[in-house]
Amino acid sequence: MAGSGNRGRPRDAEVDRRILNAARDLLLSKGYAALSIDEVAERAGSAKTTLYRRWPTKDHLILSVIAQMQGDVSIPDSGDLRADLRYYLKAVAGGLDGMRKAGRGEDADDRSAGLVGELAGVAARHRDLGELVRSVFERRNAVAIGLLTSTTERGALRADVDPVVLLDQLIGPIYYRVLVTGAPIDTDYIEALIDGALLGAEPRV
Amino acid sequence: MAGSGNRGRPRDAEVDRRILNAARDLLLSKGYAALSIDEVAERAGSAKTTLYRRWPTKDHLILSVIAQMQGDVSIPDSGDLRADLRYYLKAVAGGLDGMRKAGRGEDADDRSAGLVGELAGVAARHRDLGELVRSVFERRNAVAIGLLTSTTERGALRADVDPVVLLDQLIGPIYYRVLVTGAPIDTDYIEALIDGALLGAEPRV
DNA sequence: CCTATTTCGCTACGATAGTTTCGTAATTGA
DNA sequence: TCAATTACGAAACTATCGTAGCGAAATAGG
Repeated sequence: MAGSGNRGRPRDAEVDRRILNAARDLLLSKGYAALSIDEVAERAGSAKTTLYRRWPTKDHLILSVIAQMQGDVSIPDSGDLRADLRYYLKAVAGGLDGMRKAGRGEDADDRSAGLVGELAGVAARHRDLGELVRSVFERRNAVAIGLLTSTTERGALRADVDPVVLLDQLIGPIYYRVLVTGAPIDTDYIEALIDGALLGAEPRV
Repeated sequence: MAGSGNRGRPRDAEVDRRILNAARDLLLSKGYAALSIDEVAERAGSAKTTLYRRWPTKDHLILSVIAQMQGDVSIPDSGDLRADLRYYLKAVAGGLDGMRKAGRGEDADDRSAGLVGELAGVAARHRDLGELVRSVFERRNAVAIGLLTSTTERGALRADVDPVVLLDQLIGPIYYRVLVTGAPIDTDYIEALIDGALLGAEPRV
């Protein structure tokens, strides 16, 4: 009703793109703390004002970038649960590892939590951003949980095993290593995780 | 050799105590981001310089406080693995939950990662602090791994199960919930974690 | 074509907070 | 007592987030 909401000069979508790209580049090369809004604006060739018209705070901008980086991980449903999980966990680990390596120039293989850790900090500071982070990861995991549930219904997993807990025991250790211990996450580790989680979950023959 | 290291005006140990106490109080009531060095100094009745002579940066001070808060978790070795694990996991979860509730005034039961998340951020920003955080948690877990190893040697756990992976699947989900999903961690959950991890790890009868 | 409306870039500003400089006080060894 | 050395406190410095005020540009509607 009333006022047409679309009057005046429209926003330039190209500007959004430039800002997000600039922020992403700086985020990957310097990390969160060392990234300044001024620098982002300069690199994007726009004014800080333009930036603040879109995102209310630095944290919001950064989270926007990260959400874009994380994207969606599709998960196959081939019937081979182990293979599907292997694929999914590798995708998750790969995404986190990319963020772990970012944020500190060339020393890529250190054990720093890098961006992931800073993201945890961001989420801890703003309630709304924490919600957003959670929604991203929950949406992602929902697919995996669906897979586990249907596998259970097929009888390939014991009915008394909670799919949520099962997935936690697959995903949790990956985040734990990235965020806390810094231990490496390789193919063998993922295999061991799957074994450990499924051995007790599969019906005894 | 040479210069006696103890010349000049000695540091006032009382000042250290006052600073740490002030920082702890503020940290618990306002969280990391909202805590300012000025405020810490004022509350401690000292100058900021005095503070910076002891800790090179705000992050270092904060981590010092947190390390002091975390303390050590002793783990019993009663022979009943499940009971011992239950005790240990509850202690870990309790410690994290205390930190999760801290740092945001009265709204204690939200799903924010609170201090734990900020701790992850701190560890991500400074290489040396990351090392320190890791050493704290590794020292802690070493006892638990020892327990699992001796249990394996006793034959109560299958020999082909890696104690490190097993512990990751017990501890990881707890950190994951605190830091990422914000899901609650109650007694039932801990029980489910233990079941999920041990069911496949115990020898088939 | 004209006006209202909104965005854009620019410059400057206020505010907050981490970090450093500098002069002074306390302490030890000779 | 004197010199060297270290700790201390006050104030200054600096960086950065976020805002405000401007004129110009772009668009929709009449």
